[in-house]
Order: sequence, then structure tokens, then C-alpha cells
Amino acid sequence: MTSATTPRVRFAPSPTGYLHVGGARTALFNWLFARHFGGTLILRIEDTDFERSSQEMVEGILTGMRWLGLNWDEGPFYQSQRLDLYRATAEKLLASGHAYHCFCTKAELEQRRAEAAAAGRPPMYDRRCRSIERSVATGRKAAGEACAVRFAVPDGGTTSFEDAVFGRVEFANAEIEDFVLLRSDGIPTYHLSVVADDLDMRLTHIIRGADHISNTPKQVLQYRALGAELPVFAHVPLILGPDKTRLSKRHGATSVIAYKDMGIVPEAFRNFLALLGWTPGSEHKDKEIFSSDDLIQLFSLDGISKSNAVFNNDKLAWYNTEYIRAYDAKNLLPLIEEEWKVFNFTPERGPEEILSTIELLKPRARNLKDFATTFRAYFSDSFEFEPAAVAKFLKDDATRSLLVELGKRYEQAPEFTEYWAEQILRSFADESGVKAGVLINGARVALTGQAVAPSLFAVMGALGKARVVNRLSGAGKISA
RNA sequence: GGCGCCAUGGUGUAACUGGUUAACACGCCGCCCUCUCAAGGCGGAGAGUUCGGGUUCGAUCCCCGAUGGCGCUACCA
Repeated sequence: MTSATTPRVRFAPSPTGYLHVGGARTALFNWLFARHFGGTLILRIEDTDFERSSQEMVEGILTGMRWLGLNWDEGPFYQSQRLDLYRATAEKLLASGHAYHCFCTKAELEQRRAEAAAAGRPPMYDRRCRSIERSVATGRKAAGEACAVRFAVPDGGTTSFEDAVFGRVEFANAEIEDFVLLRSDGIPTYHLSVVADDLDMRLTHIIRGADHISNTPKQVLQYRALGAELPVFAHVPLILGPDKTRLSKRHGATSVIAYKDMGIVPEAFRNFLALLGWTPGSEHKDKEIFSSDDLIQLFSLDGISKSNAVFNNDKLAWYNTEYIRAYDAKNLLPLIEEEWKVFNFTPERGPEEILSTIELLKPRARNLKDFATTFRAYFSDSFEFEPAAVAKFLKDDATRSLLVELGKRYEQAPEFTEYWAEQILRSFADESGVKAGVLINGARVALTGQAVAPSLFAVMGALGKARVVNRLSGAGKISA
């Protein structure tokens, strides 16, 4: 592939908030697209709204991308450091007559908009400054009068573009107002800076949220005015909450880091996100689990859906269990250690034991948090008994004394393996005239504090003789 | 309000250029397995494709209209 045909794409978040779910998916699609074609992904920070942008948010966005494993090839570039480019672009547009100075003040504009609304007219800019003579305008500007630069939208006709997802999209020019390119303080608006940057960065494909469809004709108009070729636009449908309104804080977590904090594994989140609004096609319709490499290989703009998608937490949770189960214990350990840190928990087991215990537990973990909460008893002697579990399997005094007695049997046993642990328990149950299940269920609670756990004898194997004996001997004192 | 876009079970999606008992996954229900809970295996409920018109021998698929949802409508991005 020659460099001329190698795609160059970008992710261009505005640092007015953390990396949210929708932004993350846009980033993911751009990344997938770039990696699929061996192209270049550029990270551009759109921080021209100084009021709302902050370095903290930039860091948050970078953290989110790293967590998802999305690396970029160029940047991050900051629009706040590229103001000269935008001013020069505005000058070009001014010089070619595609833009003009506007001396209307914000207050005047607002008042006229209110009047228009009251009269039932569309609240568009009335273009009054468009008729000001060039020389007059430059004179007024030179005299120190504040002015913005507006784009002169053609009077009639339509502006259209071919979208890789939506097909041909067309707008009547009469519907597009003479939008502001450069604010009176010399700071560009989004409309100008995107075009100037997308052009300057030689981007070939613009993959972004569908909320930008209506903005696109304003950009197309500038490309034409500048005599530039259009990139390929690909608008991605939005992600909605369960009530089908745009995903927002009302729906709970919207920042990707919040999902990390909730104990979600990044591969699960990425897989889930990739299939929200995109499908690898019918040949793969029976498959749901896709590795990063699979996704890169399969990704294509053709598979992007046109309709908005609802974010489904249940499905995410399912992916999480699938991925946790598939993890190697040694790769899972660092993630679990992070959770332990969050909970201020220190395991009291050796490294080998920890790994084999993770191996035992991971098939039934739903979430990384489980390792620091419900699975505590496997890693430390300080753990809580779940009242419901005690009430269900240990409420009987007789059962508890039998467990204490069972502990003694184990203590005296010459061998303590999963096999012998089971033999001993079952023969003890026979001898005592109780069902093995009673002792098994009771022992599980005595050993783990939980009613839910892996096979009891596997648990015993993981805990080791000393702990098993010790915890069973304390069974008499457990109360609900 | 204006303009634009979209519309398949509760959710995500599939159904080659119109011909299928409308498929898969999540979720839900039941059964099996079983020492609990997951997992796993098996089975089930749940959409006639938003609605109404066309075109056609035949429409999820093409056309028109309606409805609904979403987006844009700033000197925000």
C-alpha cells in the first residue's frame, strides 16, 4: 500500500469531560480502522473552548484510551496551540470572498433571535454584515471595532456529501446560516478549526458521531471554498441509555474509567463497545467474542449500523465474566491487586497459592471486585460470614458440632488431599447418620463465609489443611 | 417550530442483489448435571419486521405517507 492510499484518521475529543462511552467507541472505531489498513491514528485535543476545557480532562481522556488499549500514532495535538493556522485559514476565506466580517454584538444577535422566535421566523443570522463593503469593514476593524468572521453560505442550491454509513446526505443552503468561523476574540469556532486541522493533518477519513451530520455541510462548504478535496465522512450512530435517550449521567456511569472502577476488564469493554453499532457481518453472526486482533482484521465501515444502539449493562457483565474466565491467572493477578489496593486488603498467601486460587475462582467471578469482596476468605483469615449463608446452612447447633468434630478428623488425617478430604467427610457423615450434603454445605460456609463457592473439596485443597482445620474448629462459635 | 437522520422480540444484531418455520447472543422461564452458586447440556416463552397505503405472482428488503425516537438549529464542541 502506498502512502497516498494509507488512511489517516483522528480521534478529536473535547476535554470538557472525561472520556465517555460514546467518545470511547468513536476512538475505538478510528483505531480499528487505522490498524486494519495499517494507517495512522492522530489524537487531537479540541480545546478551543477555554472556559470548559482543562488539562485534568485531557489526562482523563488519555487514561481512558490507554485502559482500552487504544494507542495513537501522532499527537496529542492541542488546538489551543494551533491558533495561527486557523487565523490564516480564515484570512484565506476572507480574501477569496467566502467569508466576511460581522460587527453585530452578541447582545444584538440574541435580541434578534428572540424577536424572530416570537414572530415565528427561523432564528437564523440575517446576514446584515454581509453587505458591508470590504474596505469599510477593514477600516472599522482597523479602528478597533470588535468583529467576528462569518462564512458566506451560497444563496441557493444544496450542499451534499456521500457518507460511508448513511449514503448521500443533502441540505438546502437556505437552511444553513452564515456561521461564525472566528470569534471576535480571535479564537476559532469548532467549524473552522476542524476543517483547518483535518486538512492540515491530511486526514482521509472522518469517523465521528452522528451528532455531527448536521454540521457536515458547513464543513463541506469550507472544503469547497478552499479548493480542497473532501475526505470520506463516516458518521457513527449514537449510543443511548435504556430509555432510548442519549446516554448521560442520568443513566449512571458514562465515563469509561468508571467501568474500570466497577471491576470491568478492558478487553470485555472493548469487545462490547465494538459490537455496539457495528457488526462483522453475517459470516460471523454466531460469534460474540472477538479478540483485539479479530476486530482489527474484521473491521470495516460497511458493518456500521445506521440506527442508534442502547447500552446494555447485562451484556457487558456477560462479556466481563467471559473475559475474566479466559484470562491467565498471572495476567489477571495485577488487575486483582489493583482491586485489593482499593479495598486496602493484603492477601496472606504465598504467590503460588494466590495464582492457583485465582485459577480456581475465576470461572465464577463476574467482576474483578469479587476477588476483594466475596472471595476474601480464600486470600486471608480475616473475612466476614454472610448472615444469609449462616442462616441457611449453619443455623443448626448439631451441624456445627459435627463440623468441629470433622475438623478434628482432618487434623488427625495422615494425608490431606482433595480426594482424602472427600473420603473423610463422607465416611464421617455416614457414621454420624447425616447426609453428606449437610456437612458439605455447612463446611462451605464455615470455610468461606459464603453459601456460594466452588466445589467444597477444591476449596479445601486451595486453603490447605491448616486453615481448614482451624476454620472448622471455630464452626461452633459462628452465629447468624 | 424548521431541517436532517433512523425504525427487526426487552437489548445488541442477522436474514446474498424481494421468495427463510424471521436466525444468533444477552436477559427471562423450565429441566438435566450437582455439595451451594455459577458454568455447561437440553428445552421454552418472546418479533410476523412501528403503522397505513402502494409496486409485485410474492415484500423485513423497493416507493409514498403517517407516527415515534434521535440529532442539529450558539461568537459550545
